[in-house]
Amino acid sequence: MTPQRQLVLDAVEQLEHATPEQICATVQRVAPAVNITTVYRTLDLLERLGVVRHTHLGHGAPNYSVREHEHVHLVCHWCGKVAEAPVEVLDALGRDLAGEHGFQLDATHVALSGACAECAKSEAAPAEPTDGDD
Amino acid sequence: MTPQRQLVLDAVEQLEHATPEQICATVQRVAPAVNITTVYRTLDLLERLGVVRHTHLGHGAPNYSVREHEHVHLVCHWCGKVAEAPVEVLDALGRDLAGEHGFQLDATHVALSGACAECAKSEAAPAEPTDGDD
DNA sequence: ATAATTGCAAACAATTTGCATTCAG
DNA sequence: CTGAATGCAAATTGTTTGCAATTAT
Repeated sequence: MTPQRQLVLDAVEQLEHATPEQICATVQRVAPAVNITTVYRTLDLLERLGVVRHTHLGHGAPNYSVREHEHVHLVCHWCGKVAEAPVEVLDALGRDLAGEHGFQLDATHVALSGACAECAKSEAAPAEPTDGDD
Repeated sequence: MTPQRQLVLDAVEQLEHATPEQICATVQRVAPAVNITTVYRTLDLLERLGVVRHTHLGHGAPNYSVREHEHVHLVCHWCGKVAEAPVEVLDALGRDLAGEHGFQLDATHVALSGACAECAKSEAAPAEPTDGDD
């Protein structure tokens, strides 16, 4: 466990959820020399070791967090906000898919997409289309 | 509706599921001059018109299909295979999320990730790691 | 000294943008 | 003639690779 690896892990823990770029920025605040390549390589390593996981929030960069920090992500495609729900909300679905399709669901790897409470209300006129794409 | 737009739409319909690159390749087979930029712009337009939709299969390029072609995608992160399930498998979940979180689920925009029947069996030794990443 | 790790530059893939050209009304 | 649509090259973003310099064992 090299110093830069420790820094990457620290950043992941501290940020809770972050893209490789954000993690890199955080690491570089204390150790400016650390290259983003190293961040990618380290994240890859930590993931294979099972200490971090990544989730696809639908588009762009993936989102890394420590392994224990496990939940389902609900991303709003109007405002881009990301909510979290306990993994148990997918338990029933997981059972269904296992039974009917033999598919072993990994509840946390991809986010669910839709409209959050606020945006669902104002369908036509989203309050603040900060990240309305995707 | 210009000729190239029609070609793009034809390709989407014909391919059922395809990335912008694949769509472009198909279009270019009949009209080699068509630029990938136009494909992107057209897909964007067709999507805003509600005639096509795109789905994120977890990584890489999104997957376009005609709007009516609606189902839930199950991608295996061992072999990369993509299975389909009827949207109804998410009905109960949709109701739950609407009730507990006010979240309006869009069942088709993101794929569910996990292990397909074959790979689930041979966990440790996936048959053919054609696309084992992600 | 021997292998693993790092930094850096360059390669890549996917996508977007600027702009001059072409096309249709 | 005027605005929309297209093609092309270049810029962007996210990520990976080759390789030489560095570090740990």
